[in-house]
Amino acid sequence: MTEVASRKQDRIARRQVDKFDARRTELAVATLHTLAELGYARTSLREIAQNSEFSHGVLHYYFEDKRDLITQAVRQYEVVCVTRYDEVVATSTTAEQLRAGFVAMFFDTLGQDATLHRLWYDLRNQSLFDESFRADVLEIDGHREDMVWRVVSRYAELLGGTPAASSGTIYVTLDGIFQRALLHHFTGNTDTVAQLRAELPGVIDMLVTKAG
Amino acid sequence: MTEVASRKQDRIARRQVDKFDARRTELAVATLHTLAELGYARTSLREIAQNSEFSHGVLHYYFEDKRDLITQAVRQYEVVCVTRYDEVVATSTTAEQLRAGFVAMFFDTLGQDATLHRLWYDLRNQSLFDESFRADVLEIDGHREDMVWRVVSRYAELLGGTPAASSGTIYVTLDGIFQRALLHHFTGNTDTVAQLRAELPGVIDMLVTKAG
DNA sequence: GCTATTCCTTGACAGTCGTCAAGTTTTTCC
DNA sequence: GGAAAAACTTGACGACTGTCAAGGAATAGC
Repeated sequence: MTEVASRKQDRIARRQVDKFDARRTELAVATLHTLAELGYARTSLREIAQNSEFSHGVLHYYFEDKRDLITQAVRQYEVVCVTRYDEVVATSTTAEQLRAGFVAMFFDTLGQDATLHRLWYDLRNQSLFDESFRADVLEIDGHREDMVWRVVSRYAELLGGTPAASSGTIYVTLDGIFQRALLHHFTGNTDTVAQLRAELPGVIDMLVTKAG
Repeated sequence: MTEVASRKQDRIARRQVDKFDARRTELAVATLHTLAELGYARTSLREIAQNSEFSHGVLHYYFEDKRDLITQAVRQYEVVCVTRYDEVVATSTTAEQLRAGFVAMFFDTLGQDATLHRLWYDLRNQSLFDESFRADVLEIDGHREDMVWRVVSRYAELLGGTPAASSGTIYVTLDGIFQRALLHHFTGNTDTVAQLRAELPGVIDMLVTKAG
């Protein structure tokens, strides 16, 4: 094979792979939205296909099996969700501004992406029963923890203090508040959500030790 | 009908009802253990029946449908799990003793009843997708919050201080730590669990304001 | 424009699910 | 002990599941 022919074939192969991967992520996104709507327990391949523009058979052309498909969907979730607060951190110049921006974003995404968030918790729990999800879940959970840590440590820095607990403790606290707010959000208990919002700044302050 | 005959019939009816309810709870307990083993998504009525001494048809004799059965199983969970720390609270005479007793019990039940706990989180999440679970979940969650509050408020009292956050915030913090410990417990990451255990006393102290 | 490859649809498979009716076994009552 | 009621088993139903093979439609390469 000539060098030119070889290069051409590589280019073709690469384009095909790109196309293949593009369709894979497209279907993974459709899967993600179906899962977010129905939950892991009730999501079937035919339902996923109906939320895409393809038929159900195509899923086995692009994915090995259901587990493979859902795993890819979970990884899609990560892409969307793990840099959410970085802009607030980057643009805030005062502690008060950062805290307010975080709280606003926190409850914004709670309402905006509620179904996606409940899916995350669903899958994280699923990993307690199904080992094959665990590695991905732990990785995403770690990234979420890092994301929260970037906010709180920066807040402490702006305040001239230090975080009052470990990264893990701070993460589970804020994540716990988010979970609870999500539950009451779906219940339609808007005043409870509002109360959690009002309390959040105080909780953040509890999590950092001010300079003195 | 004579008064005697009436009373007799009442007694019979009551005995029958008691027997009926006894079998119902017996089957609900079997359901609970099956759910704890397989998770909500993978639990079928036939599997539940196989974990009891009856055939699958009997479930429709005692329960209206699957939802009714699982609801009863969830209520069984509550009976088991919501007074766990009360003895520690009652018998502790010093803050240090209470805190140590709580931490010990916390990680005891984490290992002992791990499958039951993962089921609780599974069902709580399920209620984000299925409205019919939500009322029971909220009730149980409230009782768990109360249980934690009894511990922390008593701890603050023994310490001569006051809780540093609302009942809800304190609950989600400790519950979040529990969830995370559970995840790492099932992953077999024993050193992470040990680290969470080592940090827990400090977190509890963070949640109360000492007298000064 | 023809061929070969890729992409996608259709329909079927074996299995499982919740539900329920019919029938059998056990218990209750006189 | 025999009749009535309760408790339980069995087997079947329609619907749904993940998977996959066969074939049609679209595209790429010459």
